[in-house]
Amino acid sequence: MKLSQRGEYALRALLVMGMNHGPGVIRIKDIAQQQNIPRRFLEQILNDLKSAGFVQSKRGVAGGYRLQRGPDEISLADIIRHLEGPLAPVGCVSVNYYQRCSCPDEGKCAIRSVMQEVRDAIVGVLEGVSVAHLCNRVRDLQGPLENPLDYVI
Amino acid sequence: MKLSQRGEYALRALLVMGMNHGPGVIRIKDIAQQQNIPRRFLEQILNDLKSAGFVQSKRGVAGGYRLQRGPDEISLADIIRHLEGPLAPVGCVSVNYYQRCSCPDEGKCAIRSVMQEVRDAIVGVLEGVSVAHLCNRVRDLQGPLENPLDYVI
DNA sequence: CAATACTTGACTCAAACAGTCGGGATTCTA
DNA sequence: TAGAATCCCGACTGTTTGAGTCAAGTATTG
Repeated sequence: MKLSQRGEYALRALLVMGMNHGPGVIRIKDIAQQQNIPRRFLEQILNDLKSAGFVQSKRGVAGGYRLQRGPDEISLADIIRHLEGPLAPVGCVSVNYYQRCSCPDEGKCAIRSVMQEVRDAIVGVLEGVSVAHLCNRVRDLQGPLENPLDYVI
Repeated sequence: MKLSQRGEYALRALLVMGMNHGPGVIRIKDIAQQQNIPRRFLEQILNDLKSAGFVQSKRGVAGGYRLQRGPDEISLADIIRHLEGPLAPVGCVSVNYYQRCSCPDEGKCAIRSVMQEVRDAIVGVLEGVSVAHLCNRVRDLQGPLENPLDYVI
């Protein structure tokens, strides 16, 4: 699994929304400025996250984005799977994006068996971390601040 | 970490050499045929593995390749690092290919701390598996065969 | 209505991937 | 010592992916 720039931006944006989770929305512009993400590019990304059901949007003057589900209901595994495709290093051990490889018998392929372990290791970490967990880590790492927007992500 | 076609071919080739490890060499052509790898492409790959010190070659009529070190001295982590670059999902948690990212304080970055765990999980598996281990897995998975060349990889 | 924000689709530019190819250098064997 | 087998090396090509950019459109609010 390799996290692209796009993927990193997405995580950062979701984390900002997680830290400010509530009934209100946050503008793209603010996220972009705070996180130093090209605005146009971020638009594209959030749009994608929207059609995938991770966030919802409100148009018009007081518009913006917010998480669709609660921060504790979104795992990093889900997010990254959507953004980057398979978490597994090779298609033939991917559960969600399985692709048969050329070896004659997958059950007897030693390379595959190692890659299986790698996949399980990656998934093990990423399934266990939600956006809410991430937010907690931010707070743990940075101590409590007055303004939630001051959290560095 | 994502394994490219090139990387998979390399692992398969090394595994063939591991299974047939001894004083003699194996021809590119044989590996290519047995493993269904485009010969010219494999040449390129083995050349690369040679200059990286994983294999050695012999030219001329009875020429070919063999592992330079013992199969137990080559870990998958080393091989993949050479072929694919960082094992870590992001540069800022890579030990061997570290690259600073744009966040203001790495020590306080929650995303980074998760990616750190992912990296450790991946490296943990891959550092622990050598070519020799892979060979043992092949034998375990397939039972003992008469002709070592019959092992499916 | 005007200003503000999100929406959509197309577009560019560079790098990475997966090979392919031609010819050169060595080594063995007859 | 010629010739066949084998590795060696650099250049080339076509496709895909990544990272943005841009223009014009639609909805919302004051």
